[in-house]
Amino acid sequence: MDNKTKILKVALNLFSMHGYEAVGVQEIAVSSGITKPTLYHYYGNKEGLLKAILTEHFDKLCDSVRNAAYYNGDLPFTLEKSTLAFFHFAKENPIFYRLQLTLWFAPPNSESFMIVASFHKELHVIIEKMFMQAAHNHGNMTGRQQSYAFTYLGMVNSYIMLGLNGYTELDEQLVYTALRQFQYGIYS
Amino acid sequence: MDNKTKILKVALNLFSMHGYEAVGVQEIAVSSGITKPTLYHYYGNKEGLLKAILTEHFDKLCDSVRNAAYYNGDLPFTLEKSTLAFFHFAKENPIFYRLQLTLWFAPPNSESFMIVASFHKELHVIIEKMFMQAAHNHGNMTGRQQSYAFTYLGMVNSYIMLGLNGYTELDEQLVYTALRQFQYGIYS
DNA sequence: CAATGTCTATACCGTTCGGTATGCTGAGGG
DNA sequence: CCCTCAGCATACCGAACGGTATAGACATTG
Repeated sequence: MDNKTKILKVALNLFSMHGYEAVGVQEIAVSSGITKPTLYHYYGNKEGLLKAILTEHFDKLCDSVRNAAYYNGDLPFTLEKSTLAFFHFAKENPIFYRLQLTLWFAPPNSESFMIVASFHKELHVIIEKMFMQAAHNHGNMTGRQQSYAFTYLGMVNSYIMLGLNGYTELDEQLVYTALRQFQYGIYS
Repeated sequence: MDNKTKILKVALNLFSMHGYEAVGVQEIAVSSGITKPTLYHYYGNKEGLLKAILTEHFDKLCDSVRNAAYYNGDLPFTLEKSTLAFFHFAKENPIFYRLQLTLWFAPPNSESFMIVASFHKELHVIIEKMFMQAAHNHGNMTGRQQSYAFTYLGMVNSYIMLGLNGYTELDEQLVYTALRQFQYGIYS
């Protein structure tokens, strides 16, 4: 593995375990078996390193969810697909997803939160659009896309956290359970 | 206000906004209008300062939830009371609750997470005990207290986050909505 | 009045932080 | 064969980090 990707991989692990602010550039360099100038050669600064990690993984996650969340007139089916997309991605990239979750709840004025904000925004918009299109068929949902997107993402992330901590399995069974709960809240 | 409580208040605000690791002791001292030795005189070190903040607020939260979550044979009623206790506390202490949420999702090996772990454990046990006692009346719940405690707390915290960000009102109406959702998932 | 103990400021400690100036190395192209 | 340029290390920067030694101010107590 070349140094560039090695750095990325080591940084992801350290950020995920200890948090972005708590990990020093020096520590990343030593753990990667390189020196600081090498790191700065590839990524410019610490912020650039985090951005590179986020870009790499969020691109995949967003593509996957965007595909799954394309509304075809059947809301339960669309939700099922997108939830499955989330679960699948989280299972494939548990370390990154853990980092992503900590950043989701990071303090609003922290450096890391401000870096990740645009990525989260993109994800949020995808889900919001889905609910907005679905509102055509479900009149009582109109104007509540933002709330629905928030509660949906909150629920999905809660379950993923549960799964990452080993308290449940992120399988299709769980998708049904979660969605039955969520949709009960929507329709009623 | 004396210096001791002034420091506590300022530190809570800064930690909540920027995160524990990102705030320096110096910054807290200057913002409090005192100097570092004063801070170290009262709290020993930075960790002691966070512990003092957590102890003060968690004592109130745990007492309140412990009272509300005392199971009297009626699970929906008990859940309603304890959820209301959470919402009420979060509304009274929004800044602290924001800090508490970021620590809840903090990286598992971060300093701040390890400090807050015992406090979270206490809260978790309270909820777990409630489900354990309720399991006597609901046979199908036996052995799942831990999962229920996790999903319940996850749901409550998701809604509180929503409330803190201004997307909903943490009132009794929301308690009903949230619990209808949650219990639908439990009983079925 | 003397003594004590709490509270607080000046000034400083060693370490680590994010970031960089400089120059060596080695492969590819003219 | 030399030049170039990406890749990378040595050595260093000022600033900020968490933490402390020392001592003055002040009220309380004997």
